[in-house]
Amino acid sequence: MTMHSTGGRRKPPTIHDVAREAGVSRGTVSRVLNGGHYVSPSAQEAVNAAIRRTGYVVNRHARSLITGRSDSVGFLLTEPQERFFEDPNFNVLLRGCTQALATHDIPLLLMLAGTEDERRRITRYITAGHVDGVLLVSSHSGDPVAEQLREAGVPLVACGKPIGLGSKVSYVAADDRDGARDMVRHLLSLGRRRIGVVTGPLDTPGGVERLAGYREVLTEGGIEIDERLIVSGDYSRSSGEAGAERLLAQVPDMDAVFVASDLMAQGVLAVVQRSGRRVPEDVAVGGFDDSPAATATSPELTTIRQPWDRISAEMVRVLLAQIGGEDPAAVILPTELVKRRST
Amino acid sequence: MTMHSTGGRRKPPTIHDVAREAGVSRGTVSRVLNGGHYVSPSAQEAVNAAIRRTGYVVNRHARSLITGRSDSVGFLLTEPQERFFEDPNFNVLLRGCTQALATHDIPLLLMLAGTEDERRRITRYITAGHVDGVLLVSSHSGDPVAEQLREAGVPLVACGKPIGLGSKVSYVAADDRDGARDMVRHLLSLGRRRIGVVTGPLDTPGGVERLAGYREVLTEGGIEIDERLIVSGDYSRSSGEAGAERLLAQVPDMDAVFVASDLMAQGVLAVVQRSGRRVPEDVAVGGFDDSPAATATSPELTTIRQPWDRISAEMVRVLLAQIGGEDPAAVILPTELVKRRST
DNA sequence: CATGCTTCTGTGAGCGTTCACAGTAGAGAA
DNA sequence: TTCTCTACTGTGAACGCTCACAGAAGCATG
Repeated sequence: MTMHSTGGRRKPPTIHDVAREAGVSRGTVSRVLNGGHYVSPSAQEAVNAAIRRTGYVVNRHARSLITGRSDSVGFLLTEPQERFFEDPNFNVLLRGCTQALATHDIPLLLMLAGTEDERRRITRYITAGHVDGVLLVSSHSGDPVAEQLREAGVPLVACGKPIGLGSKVSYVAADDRDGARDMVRHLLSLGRRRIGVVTGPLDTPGGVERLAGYREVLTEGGIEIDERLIVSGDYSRSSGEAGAERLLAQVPDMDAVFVASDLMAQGVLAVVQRSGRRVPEDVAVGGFDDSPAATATSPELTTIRQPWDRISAEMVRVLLAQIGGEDPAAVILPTELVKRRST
Repeated sequence: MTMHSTGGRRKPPTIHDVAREAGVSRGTVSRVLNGGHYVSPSAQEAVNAAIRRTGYVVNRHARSLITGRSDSVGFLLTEPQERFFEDPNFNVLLRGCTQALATHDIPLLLMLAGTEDERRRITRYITAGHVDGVLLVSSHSGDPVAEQLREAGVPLVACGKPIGLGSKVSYVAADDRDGARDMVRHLLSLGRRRIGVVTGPLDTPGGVERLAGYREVLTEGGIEIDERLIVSGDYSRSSGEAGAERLLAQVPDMDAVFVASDLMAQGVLAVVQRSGRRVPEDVAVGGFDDSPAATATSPELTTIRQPWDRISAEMVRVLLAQIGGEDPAAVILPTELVKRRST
């Protein structure tokens, strides 16, 4: 038994120490460290034993210096901080990505670009090559960051389809239109006919697609679209409240509403209930996301589940593939209707 | 005008290129990069111009290899993922820390230790020296991570006082007891006399202190403590609901309740209102944190503001000082009563 | 004029890896 | 035997930076 860690901060063992301890050369140790091809089983074993005995861990800086990779990726969120504070979806995504990256031993650098200044600083940091790639979360259009990074040749995967970049940028998204269709069909199946909608921001593909799904299903069901039943929000809770107020004012006998995010649905729920209407008896409310917010309401929210765990896993997979030299790819994942008490 | 960034990924300029361009030596460039002491103004200027012309950015790996520092810090959260998903305080803290670190050009590595496995992996990563220090968020006691890191000599700053480590570990915290006192005094000043409390977890200093403040003020006010008015929670929303149910069952004519976190207060609010009682007329509800959750309720929550921006700034400051060789320090920051509609 | 001090500059070494290359040993084929 | 091929191993040379050191230049002091 050798001491692995002594309290004091002494010089950590290097690959050289391991090589000496194992009675082999640096090269062999390095080969074991990187997959173990072209290494005899006996050497393999000796090296592993020596690593265990010495408590050796690779010096990532030395490795990066020569490989040119940093073996780290950035998680870039270009949203105002209020959005980051109120929407737990970001947390879910963040958690999923760190987890997926951990299996590859890749640390995640958190980059929050709330202001213009930060955006610049972070862009500079990324294009300087300090990370191998970027997981981008930015719902809004006209966001120049994606374009800048793409031009700089930085591997990039967006969460949700970015606008205006065509097929040049990888992205992973849920099937927004299909999810919306499921929800509206569900509301129809409950006998509701005056179904309102609070859309997401209409300068984002997600917002547009979810609205399209709503229109399609109503039309297919032979129901005429009433434009007074359509209001738009920005995914925030307060915009849900505002939307619900307008809907109730314009169509007091609305009997259901499809809300394009759970957070907005929280706001809708509050306003509807405050108006004296019962949910779901008088007005059924359906959300979108299945975020942690969906079960924090009363009644709990019927919603469309976005498969966050798969989304984050795919984002990481696609990003690593791209870092490895593969072409950009688009991944669309199916959603699922989750029935709870609000419908 | 020279091209700074060409689309393709070509070899980035090194310190050598800058030196040649500026007509000086590597050493001089390096000195300019690191504070510019012992450099003549003319050389200074030439180097800066050359840096601008070549678009040079330092290779952090090469630097780290020789300095032994990584110039990055970890943000370690050892909470179950449900807590991370539902409590926006983490987001606020995260944002504050990235921001404070950005001014020092230090990236933040996000480390979420939800499971035992992750905890081990992350501890290994940290003790391997891959980060210079750690910002630790872990409310719960018996958390072995802090102790392990301290033993390994890793610079560490906790958010909130860690238990069982005495003065060995730096921490930054709000003045919990004083905040609790303010709130209970406020409730008394409204004429409330049957004031309940939903505490935080009593194996954390925060939980204990806030309860102590409650007891002190009531005693000072000559009000006998009724143990049926004291229930404990774990900061989660659902524990707030459970707490409120128990309180209302035990003391139906309770006229106010001090809740040790805004999230729990959300739960309390929901249960109290569902029971047919009006807030604040029948029952006044006071929270703690002034988290984004506090303004998402109806009525909005009177609460005790924790100065999150200062807390995160101080955490970073203390951590960097400690990395710089200073001794551990404890910082206690004042809180503030924020009056809203719930009282 | 020598001496010391301060301010500034260049140079070589080395941080801990990986990578390319050269080389060895052993097995099988000619 | 001799040659080729495969499986494996060791070695020197980078990677781009900082640091310690040595030395130069300028200026005041003895």
